[in-house]
Amino acid sequence: MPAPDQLPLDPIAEARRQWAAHGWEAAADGMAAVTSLMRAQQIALARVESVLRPYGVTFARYEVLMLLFFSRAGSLPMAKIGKRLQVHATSVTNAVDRLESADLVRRTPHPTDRRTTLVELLPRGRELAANATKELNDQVFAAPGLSPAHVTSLVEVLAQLRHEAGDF
Amino acid sequence: MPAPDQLPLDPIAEARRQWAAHGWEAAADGMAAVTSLMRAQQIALARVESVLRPYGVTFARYEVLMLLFFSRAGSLPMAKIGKRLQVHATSVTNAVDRLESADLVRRTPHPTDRRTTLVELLPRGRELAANATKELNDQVFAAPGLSPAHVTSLVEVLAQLRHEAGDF
DNA sequence: GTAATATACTAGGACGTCCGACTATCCAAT
DNA sequence: ATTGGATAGTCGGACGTCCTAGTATATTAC
Repeated sequence: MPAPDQLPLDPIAEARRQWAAHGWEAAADGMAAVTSLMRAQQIALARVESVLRPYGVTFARYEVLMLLFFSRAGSLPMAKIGKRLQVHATSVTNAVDRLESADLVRRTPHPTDRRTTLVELLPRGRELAANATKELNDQVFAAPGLSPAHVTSLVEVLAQLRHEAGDF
Repeated sequence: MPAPDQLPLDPIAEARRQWAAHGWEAAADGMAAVTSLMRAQQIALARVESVLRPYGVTFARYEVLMLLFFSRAGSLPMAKIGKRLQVHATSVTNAVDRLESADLVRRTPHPTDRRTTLVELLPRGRELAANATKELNDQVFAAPGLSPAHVTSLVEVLAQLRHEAGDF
């Protein structure tokens, strides 16, 4: 008669315990925070991507679409997209390449600055953005697996972290 | 006389505003939470990796080393590493390949189960783990850019999220 | 006006993650 | 005992991220 499967302990709480046991109490909470961030991001990303998969886009590309969706002119320079999304320029090149292949956006020359490439949202991209957002809102964002108070607290704490890091 | 550079707004607060403006209030906070998680993870990872870079390991490989460091026997099966770190088996294969190339660990056959490969921490790996941890503790974990109360609150909220997701 | 610097974008490569497919081995049910 | 299903590990591929380097164009300084 085998014992019932032992419930796995929280691996992060376990690591925190090890940190303390080795005399690293001063760093244990910080370690737990960083490790939790890594894991929580993986979980959230997986949820989002599973909703987006049928639309043929990833979260990175979806973010580009939404930025264009919200823009007055329906187009933005590559560089501005990178700054807003806070990713490297080459990541924008990558995302726009794939969006362009899927006929969701297209590249246009900037009228006055020939260094700049504008990314323009095409009708199919706009439609996809609207539909995917509806589904993301329903299935993920409106029910993120946390109480509303915890969601707010999370956003505030992370805003402070981002601010400390010079994000804004 | 040009105006001083406009301080960039928090891009996530800006997105949240757009969400509300489009009638998606019910999802705005969840969207902000998910997006904040993505960005905060990037920030934390970059900090950690910049400390680890001189040691020639990444955070993923460092996590494997620490798991072995804490283990009684100094060795663990590949599968157990994957479960504890909550990553795909192929990610473990990848990390162990590189750690093995650097002579920090080595693969050993399991004495009784021939399916299983044990990963054994070598002296160089143990030393690296100890040194890197000292530096990570000082430079990142003990000063994560948040007040102690916020760190604790962050860990608790993310623990709930992870628990909801079935992590433990 | 010309030279130095800054900005915009792309190419190629490294890395970690996941997934699907595949082999080897163990275990359990018949 | 054999067969069917679970488990362990690896391989190849897709994707996003970053970094370095390189080209083209603007802007600034002299």
